[in-house]
Amino acid sequence: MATELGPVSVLVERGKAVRILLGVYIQPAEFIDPFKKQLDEYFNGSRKILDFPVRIEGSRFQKRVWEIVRRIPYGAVITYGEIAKVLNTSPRAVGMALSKNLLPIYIPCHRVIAKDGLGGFSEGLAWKKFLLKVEGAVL
DNA sequence: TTGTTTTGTCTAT
DNA sequence: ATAGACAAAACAA
Repeated sequence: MATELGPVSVLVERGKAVRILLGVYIQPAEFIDPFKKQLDEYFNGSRKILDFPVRIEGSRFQKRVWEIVRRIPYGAVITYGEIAKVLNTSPRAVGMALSKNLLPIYIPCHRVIAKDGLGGFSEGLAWKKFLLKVEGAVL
């Protein structure tokens, strides 16, 4: 599938998504099919929650951060500092964990922004803006 | 507004 | 063990 910012691909292992790539097309296309429909719906605004099997690997800290991010409602945003406060850690560490997220959109790290600004995004800030726009988030 | 300091985690020596 | 990087925040001036 493609967006205004380019193609989106899903890397799959044993039926589970292990990585979502923004702006990259991976062959063969049939690997994408089980996930294509949900992502298409997400991009046209008719789907708010991605629900397919995934395999997530990371340190205990990373998983705790990602778990919190998973619970951020569609269209809502919170700051790195707010997550840090919940986990009793630093905003810097939260950003570090998010930068290692291999499943953007499924783990909606685009909903985490800086106190005054957008913060960063692994696949480029244009994607972060695009995803927030799709969700109609108010900043 | 701008610099400077503080901060926790990860990666690579 | 240790040093440097990093998608941030708080503070001083």
